[in-house]
This record gives sequence, structure tokens and C-alpha cells, in this order.
Amino acid sequence: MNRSIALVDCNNFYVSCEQLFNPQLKNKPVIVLSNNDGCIVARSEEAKALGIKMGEPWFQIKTLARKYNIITCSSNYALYSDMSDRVMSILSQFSHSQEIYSIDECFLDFTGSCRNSLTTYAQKIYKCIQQQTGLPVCIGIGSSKTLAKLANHIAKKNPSFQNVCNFNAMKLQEQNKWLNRINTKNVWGVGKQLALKLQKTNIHTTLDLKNLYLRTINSQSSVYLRRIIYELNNIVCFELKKAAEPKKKIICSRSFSKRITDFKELEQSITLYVSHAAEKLRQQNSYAGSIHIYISTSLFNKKEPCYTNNIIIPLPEQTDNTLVLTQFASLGLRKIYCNGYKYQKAGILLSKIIPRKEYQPGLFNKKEKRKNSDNLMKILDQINTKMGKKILVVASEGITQPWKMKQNNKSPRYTTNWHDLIVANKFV
DNA sequence: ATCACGGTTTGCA
DNA sequence: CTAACGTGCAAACCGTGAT
Repeated sequence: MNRSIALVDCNNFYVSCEQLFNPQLKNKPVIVLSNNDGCIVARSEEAKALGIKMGEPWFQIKTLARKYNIITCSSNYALYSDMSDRVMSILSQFSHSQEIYSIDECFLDFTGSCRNSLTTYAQKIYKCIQQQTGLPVCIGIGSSKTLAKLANHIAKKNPSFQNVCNFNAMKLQEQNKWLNRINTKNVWGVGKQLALKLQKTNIHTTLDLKNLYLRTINSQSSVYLRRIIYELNNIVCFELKKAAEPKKKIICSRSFSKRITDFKELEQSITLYVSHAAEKLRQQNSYAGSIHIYISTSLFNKKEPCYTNNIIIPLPEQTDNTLVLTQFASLGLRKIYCNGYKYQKAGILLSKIIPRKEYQPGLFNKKEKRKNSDNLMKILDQINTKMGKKILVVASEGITQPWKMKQNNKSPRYTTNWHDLIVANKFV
């Protein structure tokens, strides 16, 4: 049976969230910046029209921004993830199967529903999200995830579709006509490099790629590309993932707002990152067997002396204990730290991750010790959940963190923080 | 010749 | 006045030592 898979994607999600709580931003060029106010990660339609590109470094377009009165926001993840939760929760009510793919998009399975009515049903979903959250979304429907993504792309670019594009309600000829207008680099899983490679073999449009189907059996293309081609031909290769699979690696890294030379400050940042990663580790019920620490000077600044170093520390036994992990992290940092450099970035990586239930204690390990550690972490997480994040922290995170990322223009956390809401209201 | 392993690079979103 | 460019993850790739 042909599947009916929908991809729901919020339009310019971060910008739309900002506009929601500050209506003055509507119909204006607005952009949202990445962490540390580094690069552009979201643009309103008006900002796109001015030629501002995704991923561009902010400082490079500063003059342009001033000239056109482009409104610039730092990213406010507390706000975006809360709005995302609301959207996802509403969407979950429309389907028996939902995969949350990213902060602003999810797949819904509609296989089995009546085909003719699915477009109308999607319109209803659109209206419901609009009414209950105020956020605009687009919905693409196709018989595979890859096609759903493409249908969504078409709905986004062509206002005549009124936010919904349903490939499954379209004649094959018409579908192909649309695919022929889309460059391969817009296909899910095809990036800059693969698109270039395809181009060299004279494959330019998504229809070209789709038509490789019959010729692909013994071709040199990778398994991954073949799956994409199958999916374009209505054969499902990527199923919806019901539950998030546990991560095999957990990374936490940040750039600093100012260059760090001091060991103590580097140690603070590393401690913070380890705490964060360990929290994630515990959320997915895993232990890590190894921790990786790395530090580096700026990759872009050619004038300053360059130094990067890293160390991998195998842990004597797998753990999720923040205190144990931070201790090993500090030891590692001491080994790779070199005095006299201006550090721009630090990060940590947890690997050799195993499910907690697969843990095998060493021959001489005391069972109680493990139990105590588990309980301590449980209480730590419970307190931080109940009393607010960061009520309990490891002391070596430091009190003030002068290196913390730059966010010069962050909006209030309207939906998750009373204090922010009160402050916001005073200015209205 | 082949495999497992682990570090490094590449690619994508 | 100057300098300023994000993050997370998996898969592919590649060298090494063991069998």
C-alpha cells in the first residue's frame, strides 16, 4: 500500500516566535543569530528578499543591516523550545504516529486515511496550529519521508498552495513537473558536496535523480543515495522513528564571548559543558565510558598564534556521575592546557555510551557505591527540575562567567519565566 | 588477506 | 576605535595491529 507521510515545518521558526511576542516585528526584515551572536540562522521573508544568506557571519552584514533597519535578535532557546513543545503536542493529536525530527519540524503518518480528504485535513491542521499558537506552518504530503520533505519545500516556495502540498493527490505527470524544477541540493540528505558530484554526471534536477532508479542497481552510488532514489520512487526506505534512539556520542561545545587565557576560566567552561552533557546522558538512561576534552584558539584569526589540543580519557568504569566526570575533565584539561594562548572555544564529548541496564560492575567494585552515585544524580536532577535549572551546580563552574556567550539582543522568556514576563510587560 | 578498532575527516541539518 | 564566523551527530575513511 502506498504510504501517506506528512512533514509539518514551521515557517522561519525562530523569527516567527520573536514576531509572536513582539508584533512590531511583523512584516519587517528580521533575523535571528546563532549562539554567541555569530551567524544568521533564521530570516523573515523580508530579510531573505534583501539577500541575506543563511549561515552568514553577522559582522559581515552589519553595515547592510543598519542600512535597511534589519531587526536582529539573539537566539532565545527557552522560548523556541517551549513554543516547539506546544506545536508538537497539538500535532500529535492528529496522527497515531509522530516523529519529532527537529525543533521546528515533525513527520506524521497518515497511511490508511482517505486520500482525497487528506489535503483538507492538512488545511485543518494548519488552521489549528495557527489558532492555538499563532505560528505559521507548511505541510507537505508524499509517500515517503523524502517526498514529504519535497512537497513541503514546494508549499513553502509557492503561496498558491496555501501552505499545503499533497503529492499523493497529484497526477504523476504534475508531480514530476514540480520535481523537475527542484535542484538536487534541496533533496533531504543531499548537500553541497553530493549535489556537486551529481552535477558532474549531468544530474541536475530532482526528476533526473528520480529517473536514475532503473539504472542504479549496479551503479557506484552509495547505499544512502540509492535509498534516496528509492524514496523518490515511492518506495519507503526511511521509517518514522517512534522514539528517539539513544545517542552514541554526546557533545557540548561553545565559543567564548571573549578570548580566554586563564586556566581557571577554561576549567569553569569545561565543568559547565560536562554538567550539561551528563544531564543529557542521564536523560537517555546511559553511562559513558570515555570523555574527550578539547580546546582551541580561533580558527579564523590568522594574526594570533594558533593552538588546538585534545585528550581522550578512558574512564575506569562507565558512569553518568557529573562529579566524577568533571574531575576527570579537569585532569585532562590540565594536561592539554598551554599557557599564553588566547582560547576561543572549548568542548567535551562523551563516548563509549552504554545503556544503564547493560552496566557490568567490575569484580572488585562495591554495589553500594554505584547505588549511591545513581541516587545522588537522581536527586540532583530532581532538584534542578523542580526548583529551576542551575539551582545546584558544581562549584568549579564559577560564580560569574565572564566568558559566557554573547547575546546582546535577547528577548524575554515570555512563556517559561515569570520574572521575564513581568519585566516585558513593564515596557509595553 | 581480512578483521576489529579507534582516531580523523567529511557531510548534513 | 577595533575585531568579530555555531553546534551536534553519524558515517565514511584510513592506518594499525592482530589473526
